[in-house]
Order: sequence, then structure tokens, then C-alpha cells
Amino acid sequence: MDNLQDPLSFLNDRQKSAVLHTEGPVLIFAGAGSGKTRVITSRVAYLIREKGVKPWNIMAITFTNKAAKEMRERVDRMVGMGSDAVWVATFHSSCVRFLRRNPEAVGYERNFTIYDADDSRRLMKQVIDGMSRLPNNFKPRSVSGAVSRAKNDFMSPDDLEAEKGYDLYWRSVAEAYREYQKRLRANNAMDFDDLLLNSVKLLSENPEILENWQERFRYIMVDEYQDVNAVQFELVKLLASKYRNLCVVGDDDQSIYRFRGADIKNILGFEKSFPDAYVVKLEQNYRSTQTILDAANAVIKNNDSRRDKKLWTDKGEGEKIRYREFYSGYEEAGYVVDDIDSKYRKGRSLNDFAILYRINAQSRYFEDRLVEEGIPYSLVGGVSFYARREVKDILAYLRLVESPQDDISVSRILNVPKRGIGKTTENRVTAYALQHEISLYEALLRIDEVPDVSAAAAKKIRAFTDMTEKWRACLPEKGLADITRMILEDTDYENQIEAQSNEEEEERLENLAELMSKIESFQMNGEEADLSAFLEEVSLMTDLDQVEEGTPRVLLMTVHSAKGLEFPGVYLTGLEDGVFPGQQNINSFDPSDMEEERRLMYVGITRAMDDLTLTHAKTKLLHGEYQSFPVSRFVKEIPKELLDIDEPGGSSGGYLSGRNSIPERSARTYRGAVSGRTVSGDIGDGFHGSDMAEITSAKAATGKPKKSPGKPYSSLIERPPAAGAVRYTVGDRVKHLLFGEGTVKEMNPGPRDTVVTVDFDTAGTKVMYAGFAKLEKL
DNA sequence: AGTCAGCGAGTTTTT
DNA sequence: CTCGCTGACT
Repeated sequence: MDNLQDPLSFLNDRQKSAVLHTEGPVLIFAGAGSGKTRVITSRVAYLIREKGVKPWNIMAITFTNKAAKEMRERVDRMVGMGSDAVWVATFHSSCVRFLRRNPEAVGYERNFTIYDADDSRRLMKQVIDGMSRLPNNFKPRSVSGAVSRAKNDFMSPDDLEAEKGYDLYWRSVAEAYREYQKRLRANNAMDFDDLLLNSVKLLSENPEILENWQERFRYIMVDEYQDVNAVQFELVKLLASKYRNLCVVGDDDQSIYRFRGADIKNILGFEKSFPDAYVVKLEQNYRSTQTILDAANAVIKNNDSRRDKKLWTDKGEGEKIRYREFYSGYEEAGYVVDDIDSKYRKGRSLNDFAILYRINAQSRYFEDRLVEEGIPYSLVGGVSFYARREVKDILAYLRLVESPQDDISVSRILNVPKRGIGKTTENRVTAYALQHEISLYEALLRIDEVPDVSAAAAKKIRAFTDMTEKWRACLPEKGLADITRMILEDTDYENQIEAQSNEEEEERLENLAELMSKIESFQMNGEEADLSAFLEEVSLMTDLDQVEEGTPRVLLMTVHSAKGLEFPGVYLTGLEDGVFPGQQNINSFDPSDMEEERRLMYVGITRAMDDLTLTHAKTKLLHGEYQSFPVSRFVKEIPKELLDIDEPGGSSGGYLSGRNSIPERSARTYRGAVSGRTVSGDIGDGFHGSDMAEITSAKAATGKPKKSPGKPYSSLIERPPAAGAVRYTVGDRVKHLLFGEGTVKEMNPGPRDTVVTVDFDTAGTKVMYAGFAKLEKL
């Protein structure tokens, strides 16, 4: 006990009061970096050590596995013995545990499958394919989104139809929704929304089960409360309604998940649901310099719907925030990477830096540059490891072994790798299954009864089901890892990949090896490391959860992913009006859309501890076309005196020429890359300090201009245009493929190519590279 | 049954 | 630009 920290040490007065107020509802407004995790963990420790509360009567809910993991570690450290009985989990994994205990109460079997967004979209596509008379623009993606939003609002298909059924589109959404739910049920599967929804159903319809959990969780704490949606709020209310010891911690200014149903009203209106709530505001920030906080405050104060609060720190003023403007995204990335590089040379760890952007598509520029410079990086987000095709294929096999009712998995792998079971056969089996209301797999087992299937096809199908049955039979004695190996072997999966001999082949095999080793270490670590536990863990895992500490590397991620993290040096990039904030939010009629973007900016700024750099590229490749963007309105909301502004004169930044002074570094081998973007091999030798021509020729020399993040030179590097392409001059009328006709206003020699400004008759003024614009003189 | 070219469309953020 | 789908061809 003695080596454990006193729960109240290192807390300021406000934090202390939040910890000491253990009974009844508590609402903590915790500004960015105000030590909220410390408050929650201290509270847990205080409850156990000073109030004699049993560890198993305490629940702490978070949104991400990462947050849960961090909280778990800190609780362990502070509480010591018995801390493992404290329930620390995410909303989703908590729900899975509720549902696994009483699946029958919501009409499911214990081994139900969890569908991720991709599975769910596939199912929706099947549903839509089976519908007649579709409205225009009826795409799985948008329908899935609409259904998800309905679910997050507790709306059933009937509700949806009742509310919006006058409209053909929404009537069809309701119809698809109904069928989608039916099929989920038939597949013994739940999507992410169902995990929450069915948990609420379970608890609200079964008083004895609810009572059981209420008795268990006498003290409940919810982190990132601003992100809860209606269903999550209901769940929390149900669990807390008996003892009412509910402590929620959040920051309305950091609510950035509205698009997936999070409702800021839940935190702003908490006192309406719990009028006796004790409210604490934590405004002292322990993370950032005053300058950074001033900037954050200046931006966020432009939002109307928020609790007024103001972050402060005693950390001192610190450096000014650097604002840099560039002509292109390429230059922007060059600046950021070079800056990191020079700090790295001065002894800073690469772990000190994060490059943040609004949209994942922007990562390319930075990846390319980091690869050129030979700087290790990890990319969070994008296509996550478990969403990669080959990984999902193998997981689908495993799911099939676990739950034969899972039609989505069956149809995914029925002919993967190719085994001669074509679409025609699949359609026949599917029709038969639908008709007889059996699962696809069941129909495959009864292939002899399915009409019109050739003997040859039936034989192949029997080979497939025999294999599956064998795996299922072997599972109990062989275990997860061996079964996976058997699957790989029996399906000849790896050889099939090799046979394809395209350039992703190597990467795919690496991913499979990675999956295999993940499975092995999973099996080694847990006591109940069986197939279903693995599938469950994997289905709730995200990229961010896999970021490994240790290896020094720069992190690249979206601002969304960065929430909850902090870095000494942050590069907040792509600050263009139209990108951040995004065009659709600029166009939106709903002012709260812009407020959400502004909160995102606020989150981005407040990630920085000491150094913050804001960058803006005037021209960017978006939707396959160069477009010019003005600086983000959010940058303009920051008082000038907080900024160190250095706008390079003219269109070419001075830093590019300065690059030549960067000495060569020996080639470095690095690996890592979350999300399977493993970067390895000798990279960057000989090309440092190169100019564009060298890079381009080096590219040509490799003979592989194909873009692949794992390989040195991406096709996204802007190349010089074909020579002699420019046949017009200022004042000429020209025609553009997309923008139509216009007049050339300006032509400036850029660093690599002539920059043309054209005033289009209908599309407005565009700035573009002559080599790319392919303008035709009229 | 499988392959491949050509076309069109879509692009935010994620548990 | 890049993905995914369709449809024609082998």
C-alpha cells in the first residue's frame, strides 16, 4: 500500500472536489489537457481506498480501446491489488459482454458475429440488389449511413416510414432497413449500432438482468461524454438509474463525432436529466503553452452553442505559433518533413512529432516526403489492418468456422481463392437459401437439392464444405493458430496470391504473416484465447489501438484520430478553406456543421504541447484536379500577434533551394507502420538533396512508377510537364476539359512548371500547372 | 468461368 | 486520381 500514490496528491482544488464528490450525479467539464484521466483514475482509487467501495462495483467507460487501455494501466498503478476487478471498457466491448451473457433475451445465439462497416455495407448491397423499383441515387453507402443514423436515434423501420414515408427515397430506406435487420438476425450478426441498441433492449426489457448489472455497477464513470449518442446515453441512464452515482467527464468543445450520432446536447443538457448534478469545470491546462491556448480559445469562442470556459496554464507563454503558406501540397509536405528532420538532427526524438490533417487523402504528400528523407513514420487510419482484403478473407474463413449462419462471410470467400464456383452457381444457391429460409451455408450443404447446379459445380462446393467441416471439427483440439494455418494451407491462399504476381503481392503476404503472428500472440497471452474471443477482439479493434510505443517514428493521422493524444510538436496541415473546413460544411445551411469543424480545429490546436505549426497550401490536387484554395477561415480567427508568419515571397518558397544543404544520411531500415503500411528496406540512398529532376529520373530508373506507400517514389510527386505543351499566353481564350472556356489571366514560372491562372466563364478562377491543365488554345 | 478493358462515379471524419 | 462495377470477350 505504501508505494501507492495518494489519490489526492498532485490534484488542483477543482480536480480534488471532483474526486471527493463521489455520491450522486457529477458533471465534469474538462478542457483539453486539464487532466481528466487523472481525475477519473484518482476517483477510482479514492472510492476503493478511502470509501471502501469494492473494485468490481466500479465501471469506467471510454470510447476507444486505447483510452480504455491507458485508463486500465493508470488504475492498476494507483489502486494496486484488486484493480483488475474494476470494469474498464469501451461502450462497444461492454455491450458485447452484456449481450454474450444473455444473447437469447434479444433473440441471438451466443456466438453472434459482429459486422464492421464493410460487412454491413455488403449486406446492405445484397438487400438493395434484391429490391425492385429503386429511387435514384440509392447506394449501399448512403443507405447504410441513413440506417445507422436512424438506429442511433432509436428509430425503427416503422418509425422511419411513419416520419418520412411520404418521400419515395425514405420509404425505400425504411424498406431496406427492415430487410437489413431481418438478414442481420438471420446471419446471427450485429453491426456496431446493434451492439448498443440490443444492449439497451436487453436491459430495458429484462428487469432482473438490469438489476443484476445495476447492482454490479454502483459507481459509473463515463469518459469523453460529449461523444455519446442517444443510445449510449440511454444505456448509461439505465445502468445508473438505481444508485445514481454517475460521473461524466467531457468537453463540449471537443465534440467531433456528430456525424455518427454523437449529440452535444447530451452533455450540455446533462443537468436537465440530472438536476441535482454537481458541476465542476476544469480549466487549468497542463499541456500547452499559453500562446497555444490563446489561439485555441480565440478560435473556439466563435462557436455559440457551448459552455463558456477559458483554458489557462502556468506553463508560460512559449514560442509563437508558426504559420507557413505554400504554393503546393508538395512544398507544404517538404517544409514539414524538413523541419522535423532538422529538429531530429538537433537531438529531438521522432516520437515528439505528429502531422495532423483533416482528411486521410492528405497523408500521401507527407508519406512520400518522409520516405524520400528516410524518416520512419506510422500512419494511423486509412485502410486499417483488419480491413485489408487478404486479412478480411482469412477472418471470413474463421468466422465461417465459428458461425455458419454468417452469409456475408460465406459469400465473401465462396470463390476466394478462385475455386471455380462462379456467380451463376452462387446465385442459384442464394435463391434456394432465400426460398427455403435457410442460411447460405446450409444451402451449400444441401447442394444436391439445389436445382440447376451442374455436377461439376456441386463437386467443387462439396469440396468447400468438406474443408470447412473439417476445420470446425478440428478446432477444439487444435486451437486457433493451427486452424488458421490449416485454412491457409487447405485453400492454398498464399500460393494463389503469388500466382497473381502483381506488385502488392509482397505486401499482402506480409500482412498474412502479420495476421498469423497476431493470432499466435493472442493465443499465447490469454487464458480464454479461443476463436470467438479473437474474432470479438478483432472486430472492435481500430488502427489507433495498434500504435506501438517504442520505435521512434513520426505519427501521421487525422485530427479525429488525434483526439486524446498530445505531442510536443504538432503540424496542423492542409489549412485551406474547402479542405479544413470542408467544402460541404461551408455550403451547409446548418450553422452547427461549421461549429463542428471549428471544434475539430480546436482539437487540433490543443494537441500541441510546445510547438505548433500551421500550414496552408494554396493549390491542391483534389478530385483529380488542381484547385486553388484560400487560407482556412480558422487561421484567420487566431490573433496575428500569436503567429509567426513567414510567407515566402512569390510563388516559390525559399526553403526548397535550402534543401541542398541537407547532408546525406545513411540508408536506414525501418519497419512499423500501423495499418500494414510496412515500410522496409533501404530507402533514400543517393537521392538526398536532390532536385526534382533527379527524383524523377530515379523514379524512371526503378521502372516502377506505380505508387505504393511501401516503395520509395510515389506517382503523386508532381512531375514536370511534357515539354512544349504551352501554346497560349496571357489574354488568350482557352478551353479546359472540365471547366470549359476561359481567359488566361496570369502565367508565372513556378519552381517546376509554369503556373497558369485562368478566369473561367462558369467555373471561376483557377490556378493550375500548365503541364496538368492541358489547356487548349481556342 | 474467368479475365480484362473501359467506363462512370465519388470522395470527411469512425466505434 | 482511384476504386468498383459492368459487359464483352476468351
